[in-house]
Amino acid sequence: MTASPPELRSALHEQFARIGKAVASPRRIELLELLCQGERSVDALARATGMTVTNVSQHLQALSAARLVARRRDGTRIYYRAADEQVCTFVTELGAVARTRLPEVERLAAEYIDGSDQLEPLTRAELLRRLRRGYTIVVDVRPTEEYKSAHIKGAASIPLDELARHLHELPRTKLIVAYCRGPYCVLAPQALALLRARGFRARRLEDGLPEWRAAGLPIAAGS
Amino acid sequence: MTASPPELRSALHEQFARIGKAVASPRRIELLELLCQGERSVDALARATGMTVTNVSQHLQALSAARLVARRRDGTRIYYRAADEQVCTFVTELGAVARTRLPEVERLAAEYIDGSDQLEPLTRAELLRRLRRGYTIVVDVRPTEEYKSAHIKGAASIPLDELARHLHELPRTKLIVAYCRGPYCVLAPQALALLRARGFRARRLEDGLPEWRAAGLPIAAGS
DNA sequence: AGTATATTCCAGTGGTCGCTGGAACAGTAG
DNA sequence: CTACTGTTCCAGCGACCACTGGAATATACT
Repeated sequence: MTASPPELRSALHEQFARIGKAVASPRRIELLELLCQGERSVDALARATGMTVTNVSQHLQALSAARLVARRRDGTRIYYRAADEQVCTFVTELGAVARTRLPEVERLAAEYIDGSDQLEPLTRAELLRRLRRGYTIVVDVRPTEEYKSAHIKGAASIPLDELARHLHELPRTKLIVAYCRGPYCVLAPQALALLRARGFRARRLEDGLPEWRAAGLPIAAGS
Repeated sequence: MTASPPELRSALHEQFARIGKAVASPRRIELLELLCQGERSVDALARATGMTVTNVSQHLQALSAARLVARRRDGTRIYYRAADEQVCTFVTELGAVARTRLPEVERLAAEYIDGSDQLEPLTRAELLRRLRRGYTIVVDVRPTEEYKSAHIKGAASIPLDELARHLHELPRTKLIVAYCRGPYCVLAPQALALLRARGFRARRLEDGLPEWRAAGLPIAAGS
């Protein structure tokens, strides 16, 4: 007699699912985690995640529709932040559930941490062999100027600080070999960290460009 | 230079989103809530939610793929249950976020709770319907002896003078239905006053045990 | 064996989502 | 005013998702 309310009840779950849908995308989860660390502008988020600005903006609209984020305007840019502390505990809780329920999460974490054999640099001879066979691309992560003056023949120029933006151009099927100035240059290792975190297969070339040139191997110049 | 610190990012977020996708559907949230109250067979879930069996089965597959539910076979039917306690706290956390972030949830919930005036007693038919759906627990507030001799099947025994001590065992998400001896028994109204004062959702069952028994509805005895 | 019940598997279809590129819209600086 | 930057809006597309009906599978009952 009284409205036992299937429509009301499902209406509630409909609302719950709005929150669920908001965290149904890896990109949005990534954004939320960043926003839980502090407010950021749209393009700062784009740079940090390697997504296009348009895409970030759209995801932020989605998060905003679920009221999970708030925003503040400052001049021409708009800063987003997590709506409150509870949404941050919620996403960490989400991660915790994933950790305990999905065995591959632990596996991925472990793999990333002690992938020491993968951290072993590739020798120049090995790289040449792989290049002849294909399935391997070489990336120069030094600043553009250095690339222009000289680089390994066939290498692409993706400076470290632009790497995040160009991830979508990189193939997941091939091995990515990064190099920079020499054995003590930190650019390449940092690039590897980023690439591996995103699930790419990446190795470092032993030493750097000077040693490559010294070995008499093919180089090129210009852009 | 945004060279992100060597922390796991996107590969993991892909996994996190598996959990998110699982709770991106109102139907699946509804199923999870039911499964957190105890294991149920597929068609029991279908009956409780009004969905087709096929559809329920498919949603259960989805939840199973995210490892959020576990299953057990007994003869021809298969009983599903929440995988562990953590997933249940997760879905209630989801509801809590929805509650604080989405204003319409409060509005809906209010409608749902006292849609038919909170003080109005619940009819027996209505109680039966709600019990089939879950989301409702029945409490017998008479002295223990009377409970032992006969009580509504499935009811918990919490005598009025012990109610205050057992408040922490009662769920705030479910509707609590109290009953005692009959329409003029004062135990149940007093219990309601206490429960409501503490923020529980509580209603009274119309009349009392004798009328329930007279209607031929299921009762039990013992402790 | 045959029948019945509970569950899952398998297309097919309409709808929604994610991403992109291009255009529109602030707000600021010159 | 114009030029510029940061952000959002919009159309379009490919991919994925939810639900359905019908068939296949598994177990129990007689």
